Amino acid sequence: MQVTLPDGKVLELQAGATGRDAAAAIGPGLAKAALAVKQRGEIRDLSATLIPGETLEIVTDRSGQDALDLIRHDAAHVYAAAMLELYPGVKISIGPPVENGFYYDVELPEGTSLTQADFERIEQQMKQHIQADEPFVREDVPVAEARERYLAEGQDYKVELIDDLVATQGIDTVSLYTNGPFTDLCRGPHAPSTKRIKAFKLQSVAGAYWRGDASRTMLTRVYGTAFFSQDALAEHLERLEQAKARDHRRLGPQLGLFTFSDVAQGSAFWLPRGTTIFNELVKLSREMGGPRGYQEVKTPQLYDSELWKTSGHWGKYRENMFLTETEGAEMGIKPMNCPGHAHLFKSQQWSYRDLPVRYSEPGLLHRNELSGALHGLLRVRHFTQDDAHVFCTEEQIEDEVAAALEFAFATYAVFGFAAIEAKLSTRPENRLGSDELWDRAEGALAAALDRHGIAYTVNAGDGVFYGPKIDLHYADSLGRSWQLGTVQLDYSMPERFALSYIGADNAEHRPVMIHRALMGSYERFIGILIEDTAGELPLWLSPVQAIVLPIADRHAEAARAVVEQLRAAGLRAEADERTESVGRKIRDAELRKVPYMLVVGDRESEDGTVAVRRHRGGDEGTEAVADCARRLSADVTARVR
RNA sequence: GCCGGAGUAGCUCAGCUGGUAGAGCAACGGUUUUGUAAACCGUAGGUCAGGGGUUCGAGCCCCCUCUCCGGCUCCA
Repeated sequence: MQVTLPDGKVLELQAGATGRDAAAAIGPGLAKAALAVKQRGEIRDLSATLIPGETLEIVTDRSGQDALDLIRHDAAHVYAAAMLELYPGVKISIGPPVENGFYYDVELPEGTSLTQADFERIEQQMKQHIQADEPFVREDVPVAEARERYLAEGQDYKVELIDDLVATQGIDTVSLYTNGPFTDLCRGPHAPSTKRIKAFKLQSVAGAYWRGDASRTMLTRVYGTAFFSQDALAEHLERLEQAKARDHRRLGPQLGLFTFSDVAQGSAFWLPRGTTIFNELVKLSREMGGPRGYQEVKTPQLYDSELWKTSGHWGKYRENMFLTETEGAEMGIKPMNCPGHAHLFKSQQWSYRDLPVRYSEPGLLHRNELSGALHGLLRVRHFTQDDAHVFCTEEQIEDEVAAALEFAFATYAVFGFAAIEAKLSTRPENRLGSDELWDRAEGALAAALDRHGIAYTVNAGDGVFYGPKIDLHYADSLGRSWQLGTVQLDYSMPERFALSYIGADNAEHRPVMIHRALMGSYERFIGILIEDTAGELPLWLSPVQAIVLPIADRHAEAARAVVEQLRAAGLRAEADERTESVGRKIRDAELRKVPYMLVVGDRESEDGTVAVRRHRGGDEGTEAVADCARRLSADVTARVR
């Protein structure tokens, strides 16, 4: 048979040759390094028979994510083997590789639990299996045989998996992989043997529902990771430490931006400095929205349940709402702005000439999130969306969706967020409206994306109950992905509120609603900004843009004069008049991540200058106060990053 | 909400097999008048998350509640 190598060379092999044969034919070095093969985009075992006529890629430890997935999957199996030895009676379920490692879910024997303290013992056990260099041996067996085997072993989850495979895929054989004493039901592929795992670590333990279903057993999940070298592992752990140091829940209070309290679970208390950032973002949204035809409105927080029944939230979203009552009337605090905006739209008569109408509102929302889901500013019960609703005709949908996307990308550009990924989320199970409406809505969003050449992936079933949506995600400076904005198309709400406009034909027509939030929520956006920048915000967002540092007490007055000038130029400036050394004042300003430190001593106070120092920089020399004020002010206006 | 872990001074953390609560930083007072990442000395600061229990005695052991952390589920 023949296979084509990535460099175009054609390799001649015996019929029925395996990946191992191919690697050996190419060279002894590669034979030793080979982990698996890749054909037709699929990774397969080295021992698998090659597909003739296809291109062949030998996967080695240099093959990036493919290779890491392999040994992480291997490590998961080794973990399961160790668990079976250390915890007799443990029931194993599944253990796949994931983005940065692997996990394995097991049901521990009655009365046992697992903590991080147990990791060392398990890791030792795993090491023995790795040292022993146990091969991964694949075996394809009839379903009945595999089922019987796991039934006999009391491995109920494996039995369920097999039954499920039969029911959904109608298969009659399954593959088993054996490493050392352990045989797992597994699709594979695996590396040839356990010793290919050069470095691994168990990281955390958590609960996870069997098959992600909250009504089923809670299993014990252990997350771990594996690499091809101790250095790579150390580097990965180092990155995690860095992420920890950037944690907005730590930096926020440290920088005096916000705090949390038990008395308002899931709600931030914004300190003056944090509020400054918040307000700057609102200002940006207004500045950009005005020219794009957005008009700001204000709608109530609390509505009679009648409104929620009309909007459908009463049926589909009530468990997420905070409810109250007054004088016998049931009331709900708004979790979304859309019903209020729809109601507002309805308060007057519209001509087709008026559309699109674009209502924006930095709307304060409350959602009753599960306590366990709360997470700093990223998941709160009380937040503010940079929300807007566009009411338009069906013909205007594509343009309006495209305009919303343009607005979104323009907004992200201000922060230098370039790596944006779009996801189209389609109809969920829990939804309003007919399938025909959903077809139209999903089609319109896809058309807008296509027309503007925006690449996207489909997130099936992830839409909102009233319509499909486009979510925009950003991968930050550490490669972590965050959801920012969302653009959602909605035929249902206009229907339910019986919204209308008079068309050119003098007849009543139903408008369409586009929901959109670009930063998402100001709370979450600030959380993301802090993590992305490690708290080193750009000048225009910094709560204190410049701090003036008098060298000795006798320079305090000159420092105050500098502050006055900076403030007159519209800058947020303050003076550090404490009786402390300059070194100390600089250190404190550095820790506060103030972008500019302006030192004033004898020389500067005499000739009206300041000695400029930038955050994390050194002495940049002196500059006339007026020049400095003008320069910084220009940078702020231009929102220089 | 569910599983697991944690909660000690404003912050970061010590506190042995149960025997009178500790450090550094911050705060406050004083001295120092400082030239680019921490001057020096001193003072004060705690219902050990809250409640119940075991014990002669509980920060430590047991139970309940709350909050936080890591996940699951969910999501802006």
